[in-house]
Amino acid sequence: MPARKIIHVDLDAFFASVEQLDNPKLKGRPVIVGGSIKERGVVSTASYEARAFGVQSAQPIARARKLCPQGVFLRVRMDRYREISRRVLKILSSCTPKVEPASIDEAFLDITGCEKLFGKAEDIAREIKTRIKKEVGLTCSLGVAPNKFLAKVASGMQKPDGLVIVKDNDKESFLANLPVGKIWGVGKVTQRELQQMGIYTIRQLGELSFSELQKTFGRIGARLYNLSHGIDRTPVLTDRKIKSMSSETTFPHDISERKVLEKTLYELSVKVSKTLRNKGLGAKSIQLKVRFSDFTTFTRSHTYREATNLTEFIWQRAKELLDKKVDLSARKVRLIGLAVFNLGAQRQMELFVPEKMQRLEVALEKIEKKYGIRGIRKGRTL
DNA sequence: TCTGGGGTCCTCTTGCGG
DNA sequence: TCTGCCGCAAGAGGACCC
Repeated sequence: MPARKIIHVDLDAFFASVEQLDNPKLKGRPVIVGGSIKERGVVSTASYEARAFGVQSAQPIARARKLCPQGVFLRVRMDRYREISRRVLKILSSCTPKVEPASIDEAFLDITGCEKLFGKAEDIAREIKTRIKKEVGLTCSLGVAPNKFLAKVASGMQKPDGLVIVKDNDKESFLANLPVGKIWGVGKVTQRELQQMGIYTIRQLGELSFSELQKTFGRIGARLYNLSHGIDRTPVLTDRKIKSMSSETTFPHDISERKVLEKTLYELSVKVSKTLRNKGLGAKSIQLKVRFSDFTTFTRSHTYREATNLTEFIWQRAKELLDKKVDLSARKVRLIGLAVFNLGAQRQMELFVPEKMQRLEVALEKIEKKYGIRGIRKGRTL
């Protein structure tokens, strides 16, 4: 079988770059996108100018502020980023039908067989970079390789505005000196375990036998073995289905009042149910997440026979979990979250639910759209 | 340093029915 | 009727990613 040709496209410092695009005065300045300074938040994305000061993703905003007091701190505008992301995907889809969006700022393209039509893989990659720059105004970094894993690693090698090509014959030498943390699925915990075994680089990992890795890491071991040798057969998936949806919020201060928790849970129910309805989906399972002041986090979930996307039902189910399964007496709550899963297509009207109730939800949504989120509110959110 | 939000996937435990 | 075994599904938690 001939080697595949996969491209990984990664938009550089995406959120911060969009802010600089929308406000040219921010170009060349350290831009930090994330939570509010007053609240407890972390950095989502820092522009390269901010990174020069040591600001990084996932860093507490307060720390970023200390490192870079002259930085421009902005809140996340997810709707705008999604809009730009869609425009980029449109460009990518014109190169090949096999496009897999991996996240809001990343995608894989399978261009195997496209070379006769559009030229060499390298030329296709250059064309993508040029078009994204010209038509959207953003730079991106690309990796071209025989599989997704290598393409992903390659795109991260020369950021920003980079292009790295890995040939099938060079894959092991390309990976050899990289830290094991570069391997998909090797995070802090696995990295620590590997380091305890004296393994720091992918070359060292590749020297272990398949059975040795499988014995130590179970199923992950097989993956570690393959990836450390540059082997990855996962296909580029064009029709990935949404499996869960969630919304969560961290309070500015830890709270103990049940009323506040219930109000927030209701707001989360509104948000999640609206997303479900927009996608024409319903959920059978619901999961409540609570993080206490000492950072211990736990989840409680339940699966029902009937799927729903009605706010009232999701709220009732979530509240039932809060009432029956969470002990709020001992500790204050830092975060509350709501997730739905076991998703499936939902009928326009649900069976066994009073039509009046369903019409009310639709009417409320219309009023909200027309007069804004505060146009009309249910008593319990006041 | 003091830790967001939205996801996926995997593993382990537990409860239930045959 | 009780017990043990097995397989399955649900639930909970954790690791990881961007």
